[in-house]
Amino acid sequence: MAQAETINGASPSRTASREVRQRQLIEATIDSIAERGFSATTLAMVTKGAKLSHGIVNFHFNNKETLFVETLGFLAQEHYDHWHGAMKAAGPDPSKQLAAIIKVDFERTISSPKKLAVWFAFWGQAKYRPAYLEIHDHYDQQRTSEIERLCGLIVEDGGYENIDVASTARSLEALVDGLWLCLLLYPVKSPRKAALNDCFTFLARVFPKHYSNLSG
Amino acid sequence: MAQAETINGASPSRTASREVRQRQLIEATIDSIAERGFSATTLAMVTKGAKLSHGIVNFHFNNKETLFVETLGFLAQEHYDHWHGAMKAAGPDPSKQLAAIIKVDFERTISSPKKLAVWFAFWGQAKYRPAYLEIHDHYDQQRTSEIERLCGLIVEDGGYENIDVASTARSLEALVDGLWLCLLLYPVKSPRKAALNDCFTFLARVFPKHYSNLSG
Amino acid sequence: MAQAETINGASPSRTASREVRQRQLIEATIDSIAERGFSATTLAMVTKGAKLSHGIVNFHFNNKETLFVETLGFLAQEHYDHWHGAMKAAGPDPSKQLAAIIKVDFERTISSPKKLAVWFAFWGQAKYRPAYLEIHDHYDQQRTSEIERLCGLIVEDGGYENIDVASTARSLEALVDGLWLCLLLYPVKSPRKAALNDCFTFLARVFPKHYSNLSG
Amino acid sequence: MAQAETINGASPSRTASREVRQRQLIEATIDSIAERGFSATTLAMVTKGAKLSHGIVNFHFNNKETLFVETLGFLAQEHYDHWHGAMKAAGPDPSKQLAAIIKVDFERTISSPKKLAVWFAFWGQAKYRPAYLEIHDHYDQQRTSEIERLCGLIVEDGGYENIDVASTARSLEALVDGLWLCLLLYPVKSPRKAALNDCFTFLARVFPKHYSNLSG
DNA sequence: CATGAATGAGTCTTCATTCAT
DNA sequence: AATGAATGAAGACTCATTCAT
Repeated sequence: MAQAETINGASPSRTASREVRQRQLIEATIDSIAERGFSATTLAMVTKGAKLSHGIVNFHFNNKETLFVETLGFLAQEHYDHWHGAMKAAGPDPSKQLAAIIKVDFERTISSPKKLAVWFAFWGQAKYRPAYLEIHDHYDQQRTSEIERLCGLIVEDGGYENIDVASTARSLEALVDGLWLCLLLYPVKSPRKAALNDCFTFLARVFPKHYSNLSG
Repeated sequence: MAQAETINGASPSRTASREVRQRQLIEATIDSIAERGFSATTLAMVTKGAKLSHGIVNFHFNNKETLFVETLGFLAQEHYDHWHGAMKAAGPDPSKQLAAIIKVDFERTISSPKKLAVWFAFWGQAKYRPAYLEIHDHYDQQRTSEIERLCGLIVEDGGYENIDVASTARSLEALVDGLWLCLLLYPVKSPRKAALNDCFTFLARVFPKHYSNLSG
Repeated sequence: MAQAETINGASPSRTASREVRQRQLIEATIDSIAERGFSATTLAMVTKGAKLSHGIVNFHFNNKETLFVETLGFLAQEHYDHWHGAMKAAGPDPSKQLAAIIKVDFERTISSPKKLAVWFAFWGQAKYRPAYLEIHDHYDQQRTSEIERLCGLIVEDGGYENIDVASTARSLEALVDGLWLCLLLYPVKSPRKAALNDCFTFLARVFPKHYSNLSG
Repeated sequence: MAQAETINGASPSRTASREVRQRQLIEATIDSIAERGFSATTLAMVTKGAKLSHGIVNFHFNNKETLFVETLGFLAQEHYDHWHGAMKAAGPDPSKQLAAIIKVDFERTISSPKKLAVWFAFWGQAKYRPAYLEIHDHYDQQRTSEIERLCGLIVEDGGYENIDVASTARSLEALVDGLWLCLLLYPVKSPRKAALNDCFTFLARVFPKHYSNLSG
């Protein structure tokens, strides 16, 4: 059963598992938001993009709003999986772990124009949709506390003085978000690499003993 | 302008000048976007908010779209007026001018929850509406080049080495934008003052001779 | 203005008064329910019947349900106006007043196949729509108490014994409703005249001194 | 019938005979119509109520429409079985037979709020669905002719004069139907017993020699 | 200038029916 | 005999835009 769906070129089975269909629809939603924007995304376009029928959204998700919520959840989970995985894979050094987290933010998969468009679409709506805010908060809190923890360890390790860890973590995250906005609005002028570099320059200024060799 | 309306004895609310009506509608648009979000803002709500009749939008602006464009233009112009004015008023010292520009970004008028909501609403749409992008670019370029210019002067003045002016300017602006996002999403947890402080901490790290006395 | 609307054959003015439009839509609703039934009545058919545009229902009534409620209200009011008017016009004699009320129920205007269809359509739905029930109750109570009052006067006048006024009133009304069902289901076999005659036969049995000359 | 299912050891709930399934679905239909009304009854709710799968309706009945027709048929047959059985069981006296028929109409099983709701739901639709009308007519004719026959016998037996048998039968049935409407719309105020009593009062007025001892 | 009734294209949603398993 | 995923037609409702007054 699950096999049939993954065979390339084979006409997908009429009755796929719920998960496969849901994933299909979520990806079509991301594509549509990226292509047309949030408010211009209609269920008709989503289902057309997924090459599925009209009524299927109500079948798998109850309504448009739920589809959107699940889409944001998917995106947030994906982001979490990436940065958390990268952190784990970075070895024991806190400074390397922090670097790994930031690096992920400017990987092609995470901050592609498509994904960025969807992130800002959701942020533009978050104030009016508690559900979006809740999802965002849930993932953001984990990330912030992890970054703060690492900053704390780095401060300890380097014996840095006069460093407000919370403020530093917030600035770092704000810098990333602001650079994402840059990437969104000027995809040509501002490449991901330069943005990443800006982040390391920032880190090098705050934690010179740990990061100075990395910045340009 | 405002004079003309009262000259001929007509009650100003009945036959107000085009500009007054337009301004009234733009402000109602900002209110509505802030209250309901971009996609939930209908012309009916805007005109109701402005206590004007239904069809008047098509009279003063041709389209809903035009109304939105003019609203963004109004917002961008207001921002420009503020930071540019503050810069001019800051005296000849480039570091003080730069400080003044950044300060404005966290003033109540400029980064109120209402205004932030509208800014991010537009940014969430910008990718799909060339008109929005164009307006944003127009104002952003002026600002960026001004900030770069000031950074250059500060570098020169302080004899700083190894400073990429363009990158620094971009980082500074990204930091501001990222902090705005913070203010938007967590209006309670993240006060404007703390955000401003983060910016000065940033500046103090880049230009210690000029800003170190300001940061906590 | 109001003139234009009543001139036969003249194309109705594009902007009619709210009342005229509402009445137009209510009548089209009655026609549609009578023609297709309650559940098959769509707003599209109603507006088509009224030769108006699609969206006008939402403009004058807020939604389909409100249109239905107002339609039932119109019907109930019309019925009330007729029987109440007939009662008033029947002079001082209670037995004649009661006769007049019953007579109205089998007039062409009140119990036409069309109207009957609508009445039973609403009764078939009443259990699930509190609004329908409320309207029905409001008008029915007035009618029942009036009939009871008249029965009481007739009993007094005729010196009838062993008559439960409330039960008699209820039976009389039930008889009318049951005959209406007959008229609905067998419009050919059971003419309105015969039904009315049955009612007077009933009255003649209960109040022989007052009604025996009327029944066959 | 019920025997066959348990003979071969198969669990009856898995492979129940067609009849059992159909009955299950019909009863779920009655429940749903009673609970939600005719137009709000969907196949999904019916099958959910019957704790069966979605697609089963099209398996056992071809259509939603067929299911409804069979449901009405079931109801009408049930009614027939009851009044006909009661009549047979009432002995040879026509007046007692007639009394038995009427009594059945106000038994809990026959005129429960649930059943009444379904009856009026169908009557509300009958005009537009020939199939409903046909079923109704089929059973109603039998009942009417039986009632007329009995009235005729009673008239003969009592030597009543000036009695139009057809009209009397129609009035009696109309009275029952009208009282059912009362029971439907005011289930609290109008108990079944009072309604039945009204019918006997009616009979006592028409056939005093036969029924006067029964009425209050 | 301004009003607000009217239009009609477009969207979400529901749901009977089909069909692979 | 039964399941439940999928379809697609149809309906209610929204709302930008038009236009008579």
